[in-house]
Amino acid sequence: MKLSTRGRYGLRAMVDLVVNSKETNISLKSISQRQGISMNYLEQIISVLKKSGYVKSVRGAKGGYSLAKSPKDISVGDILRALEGDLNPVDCALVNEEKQCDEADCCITKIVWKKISDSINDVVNNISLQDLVEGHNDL
Amino acid sequence: MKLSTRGRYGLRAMVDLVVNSKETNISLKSISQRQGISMNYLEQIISVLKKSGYVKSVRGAKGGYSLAKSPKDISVGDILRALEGDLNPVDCALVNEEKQCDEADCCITKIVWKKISDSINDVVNNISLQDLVEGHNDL
DNA sequence: TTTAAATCCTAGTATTCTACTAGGAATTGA
DNA sequence: TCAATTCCTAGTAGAATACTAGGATTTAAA
Repeated sequence: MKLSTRGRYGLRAMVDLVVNSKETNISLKSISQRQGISMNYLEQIISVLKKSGYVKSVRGAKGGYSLAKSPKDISVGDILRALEGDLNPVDCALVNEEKQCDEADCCITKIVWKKISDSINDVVNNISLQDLVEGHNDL
Repeated sequence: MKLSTRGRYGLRAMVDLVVNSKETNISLKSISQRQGISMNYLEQIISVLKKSGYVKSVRGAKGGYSLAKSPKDISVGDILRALEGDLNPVDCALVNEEKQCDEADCCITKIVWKKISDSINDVVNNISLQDLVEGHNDL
């Protein structure tokens, strides 16, 4: 029940982009140095965030990355779901459906998985990158 | 961000013990057949639950397992934590402390991990085995 | 006393997943 | 032209998962 480094690194990279948003193009090299994350690995992660529409890039010399939206319009949930997949604790196709499923795995215990999933998503959907960077402790 | 089969199978086995609690000793064989889980694997899982004090056993012929406590005194959280370890989304020793940590991983993003952890634990601590079996949909 | 049914215990293992590394191709400002 | 940068894909060591296997011990019942 752990997040992988993808989600953790990805969120840190996004925070880094917010914090350094006075620069226009922020190079992967600088992010990787500040965050202590391998450049090649971070590249794969940020590439997913780009495809998901949270980051934009400029190629070539003096190129780099920047946020594709305002930090208040990107939630932690957006980032984690892009990198980790859905945040459900089990893979039950019907976890969000009313109807019963045949899988022994679901049904009796399904309500538990759904409540966990809902609570996680509720938390991460209600924290924006802006909230994080401004450091509201009363989030 | 998935639970392993240990947590899922373990919870199902515990529910099975509640549902079949009219029997005195419930054999692993019968649980494994009802739940469709390999007996040898289930044995390893139930052994952890026994060591954690949620299940008791009787050896020998006519032996088997039963709950060590009332189903209303065992929460889903007890079971999942016994089998999955803490339910924190990251391994940050200081995630529950007030003070700052040096790890780049924590600190700015720490509040996210703590809120996820708290919300998961809040959900699973407030569902007992009895609640599950009685099927309250308004848990 | 024997036997069968059951828990107890530990070692091994195939497969999958994670967390990278590596390196070349394409783009672009200077 | 060239250096800096993003883009793209393949490979891979190590760890974790999800088991399988099988023997030792205990006990009720024949």
